[in-house]
Amino acid sequence: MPELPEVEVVRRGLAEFTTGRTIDAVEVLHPRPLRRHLLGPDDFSSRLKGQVFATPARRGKYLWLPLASGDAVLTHLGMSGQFRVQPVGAEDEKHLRVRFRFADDRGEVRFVDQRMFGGLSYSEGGAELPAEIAHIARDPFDPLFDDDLFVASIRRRKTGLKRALLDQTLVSGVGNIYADEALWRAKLHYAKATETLKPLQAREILTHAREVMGAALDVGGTSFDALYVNVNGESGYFERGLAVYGQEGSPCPRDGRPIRREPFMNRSSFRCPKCQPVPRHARW
DNA sequence: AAGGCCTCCTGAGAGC
DNA sequence: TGCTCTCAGGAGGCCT
Repeated sequence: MPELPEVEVVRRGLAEFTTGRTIDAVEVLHPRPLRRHLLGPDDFSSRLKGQVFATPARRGKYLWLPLASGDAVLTHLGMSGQFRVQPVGAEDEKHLRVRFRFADDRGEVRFVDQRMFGGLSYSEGGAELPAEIAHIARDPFDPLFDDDLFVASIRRRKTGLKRALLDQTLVSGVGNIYADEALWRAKLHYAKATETLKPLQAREILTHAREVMGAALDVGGTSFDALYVNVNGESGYFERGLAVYGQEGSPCPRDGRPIRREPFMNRSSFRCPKCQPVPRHARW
């Protein structure tokens, strides 16, 4: 499940294989991942033919491949999206959706996506920052991320803490896994009412999010199954570093109490019942 | 207007 | 054995 660290690993991998290369042809094998490109797959392919890739960029979980023309290919991995680098002629992956062929003989780049929550689109003038993601907040690793603004914004919200952390217009890059891990490190419950956060608590959440995502980035991202792999097909291996996510019944690393899994927003939240107790003021 | 719920997708695994 | 059900969840869209 790609969140910021996994997407950054993919960005770095793609940088090595796409930067400076000239696109020869783009083959769209399934229309679904092109749904955000309203002019359709054929238009997507024809616009890209002959263009040259610059260095890939990222904001939160969004990734884009700038082109020398000033436009860009905007992508999101969704739940199961992958970029793979393969020799020309290698067998197609079962869920291969888009293939980029190049003018040189250094192999092709493939977008593979089982569940197709992810996708690609052509962003006119999007090399610097695609207009389509102008609403996405900077992520905590962005040098221009404003900690004070985040603290003020989250304390103005009237919602639960984890809902706020997952809101990509407030802070981007955090998903279900790292939200749970950051909350555990901060010893806070996911339903704590955001308006009751002390400024220091809001600031500490940021620190914990940076630390846990930074640790995951150091080891190449988190993965639980074959759905996430970097561009070479290698899985991340941060799962052993997770304190609560997916750890139902296992002892809390701090106090040994069994980790609980609870339904939250049609998915799951994991917490320690002792060090992350239900707060007095909660918003579920 | 902000907050929150629904939907899109496929396949693995559980249960009967 | 084979069917059905549940779960995984990012984020746009839409309703209140």
